[in-house]
Amino acid sequence: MEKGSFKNMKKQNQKNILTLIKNEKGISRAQIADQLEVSRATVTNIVRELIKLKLVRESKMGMSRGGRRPMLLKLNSEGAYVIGIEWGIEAIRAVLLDFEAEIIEEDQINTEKYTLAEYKNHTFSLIKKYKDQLKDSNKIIGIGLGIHGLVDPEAGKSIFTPHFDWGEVDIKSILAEKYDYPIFIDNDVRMMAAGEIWQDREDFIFINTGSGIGAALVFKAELHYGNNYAAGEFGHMKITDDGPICHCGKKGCLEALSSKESIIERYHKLKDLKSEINFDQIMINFQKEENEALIVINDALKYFGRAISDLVNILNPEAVIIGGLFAEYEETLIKPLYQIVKEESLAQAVKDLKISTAYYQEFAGAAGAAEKVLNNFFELKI
Amino acid sequence: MEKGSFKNMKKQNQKNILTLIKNEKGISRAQIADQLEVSRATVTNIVRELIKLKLVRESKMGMSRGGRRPMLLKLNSEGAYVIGIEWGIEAIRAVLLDFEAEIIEEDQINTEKYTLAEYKNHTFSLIKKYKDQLKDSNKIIGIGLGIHGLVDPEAGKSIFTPHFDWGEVDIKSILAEKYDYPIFIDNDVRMMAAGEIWQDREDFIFINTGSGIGAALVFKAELHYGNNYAAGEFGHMKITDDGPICHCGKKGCLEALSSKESIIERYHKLKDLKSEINFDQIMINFQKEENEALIVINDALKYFGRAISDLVNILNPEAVIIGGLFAEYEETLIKPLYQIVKEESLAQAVKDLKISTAYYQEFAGAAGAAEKVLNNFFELKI
DNA sequence: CTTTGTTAATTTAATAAATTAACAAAGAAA
DNA sequence: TTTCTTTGTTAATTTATTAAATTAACAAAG
Repeated sequence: MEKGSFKNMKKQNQKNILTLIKNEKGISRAQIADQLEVSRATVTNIVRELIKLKLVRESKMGMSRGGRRPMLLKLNSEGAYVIGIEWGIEAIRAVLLDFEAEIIEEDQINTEKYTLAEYKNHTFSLIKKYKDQLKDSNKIIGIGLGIHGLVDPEAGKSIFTPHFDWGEVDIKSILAEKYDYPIFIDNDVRMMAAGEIWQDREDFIFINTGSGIGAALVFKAELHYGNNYAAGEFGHMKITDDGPICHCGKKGCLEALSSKESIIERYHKLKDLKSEINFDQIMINFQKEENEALIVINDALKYFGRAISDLVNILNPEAVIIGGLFAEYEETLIKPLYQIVKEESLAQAVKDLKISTAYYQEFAGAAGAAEKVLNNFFELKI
Repeated sequence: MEKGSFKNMKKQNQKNILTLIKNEKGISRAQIADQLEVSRATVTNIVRELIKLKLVRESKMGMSRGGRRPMLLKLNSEGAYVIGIEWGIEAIRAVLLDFEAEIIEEDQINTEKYTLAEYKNHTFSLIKKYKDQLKDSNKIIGIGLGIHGLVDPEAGKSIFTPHFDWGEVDIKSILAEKYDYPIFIDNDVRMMAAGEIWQDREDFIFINTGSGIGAALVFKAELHYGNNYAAGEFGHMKITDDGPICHCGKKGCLEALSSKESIIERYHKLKDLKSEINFDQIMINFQKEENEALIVINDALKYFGRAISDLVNILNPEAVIIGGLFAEYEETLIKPLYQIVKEESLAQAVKDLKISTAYYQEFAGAAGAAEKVLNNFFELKI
């Protein structure tokens, strides 16, 4: 419930203008005024300020339509930078983005001891590297960090991380002690979804696949957190009456049916293998139409599709975006998945549904974390 | 994406002030200014206008806290009226509410032929009755109408109604031809949810139980419609691998397991009854702990609970509000249901969950439809 | 090369609606 | 009684908008 004030009135127009310049790469002041239905004078004034802040620049003349040629405006990519970090299960990934969200630098550091100290120190050195790299480190407008598990983004705390035994960690304070930038902490999947919001998507469910299966819900270009920041626990929907026992203690969870490990485990058992096998090999066999691979993958897809159908029936999203492991097999996995969802969902809810893969791959978490900072900046929440 | 303008700035403050007066029944101008962090002058000016519009009135002096006694402001219940209508499967229900959402008049007309003409004519006569009853029919600020099935609320059209074979009906136009009020058409369950929004709830799932099982989703005090207005099709989640075939053609749908008809049918079969039996009699037998009633009701609850758990895991709502049939049995059905949901959901998502019954009962749809109009009025969308 | 008509961007003046400041009204406390 | 508080109003000021006028820059047509 925003209040009406001069500050907010102007903020709203600043936000609208900046967002429009971001979306239409190359737009004139006159077009902005027409599209936003504000006067040209207002646009002139606000754009002047944005240029002074180095967030916007005049790029080139546009084509004349019978009069003075328009000056096209763009974001000034060198006007600001953001750092995005993902504390993954086996690696820390980090990116440095410019103000147009182009990746300037990306790094991956594989972790070994899985201690908080290790993650902290690697993070500090990555941030140092990026700061040193920029001529002017004051241009960094924020740091975003994603981590799996339950996160309280308002407090900036990681509450519970299934794969680390750290307990509750106040990550925001750890970073805020050393750095004077705005800091955003959130669940990794939500960060990935924030990345898709940056790509101009407004209404979708992002599903990250792999060892865990998690979702993030986006309505009206905003993340839906739920009452305890626990929304999106997609992996623990009960999909079938029995099935293997999930690590959460219950039976029939999606995660126990369609996660990477559960697929590998089932395949291993089915073929009574002695040695280890990885997912990619199973997929190769699947494409060769090997019997066991067909069974295991098709079952995993069937249950996954059923779970997505439930989501589609309930939420009727514009799109479902798949990230992580399955996204690497667009042709072989995502296409058949789409058919399953089509068949299992109600006609009205699935009518215009799009199922696509994520914009980024391995660096989806890190880039998304950075774009979360950008999203907030563009909402002028910084 | 609202634009910044003087009009919008003022609108925002009008909205905030009106809403505050609605929520705190009896509040002074000074308190409003403090709470909303706007100046007293602004409050004075806007309140003056609201009083002139007869939407607000000065009620009585409050207690002094060491100075001049405050003048307490309230909504002027006689300043405006709304009409709410539900086109139910066996009856039309209608209410006339005053500006404080008190029910002034309520009516139920049982329908017989289930033709559009019948519903239209009854509706016209009900509206006529309410208009005649008011001294000044200009004070009616809108009409809301709820109907089951798929509705396009923006167009004001009923797209598909499982229980009537009317095809697509442009209900808004039917009413707009005769009446010059703002008209709101929506799905019945969403209207019920709008009623709960009026009761100051902001984040919940409303589930209507009975012949069908439908849900409406409310986040941040706003209804979530989905991409094709199809969000909330809760009744067709696949809850179990087999089970009876649903009228939608699929197996294992919640509606085929826990709806009124499916419960009665199963009980009927189980006891091999010759004559008809109604739900209330089954519930009497359930409380007598009759074996068949226990089986049938407990199974229905089990599946219903499982479906709610899936919703809770995914959406982590603040509350689940049950309306319709099950809500009539708070002690015997809702309490055990809560236990099931507690057990089946993830700890974090269910931690603070409240399961409660709807504020209104038979007139939930009609009252909600009226309150949808009020909600929109308070958002100054009229 | 000139004229005419358009479109783009800026400047200036008018206006809407907020805030601040000053004060009257009304009661509490000393 | 006198002084202090709190409420609510009015007048003056400030902010940021829009409308209108102006300048800049070009296309089209002759």
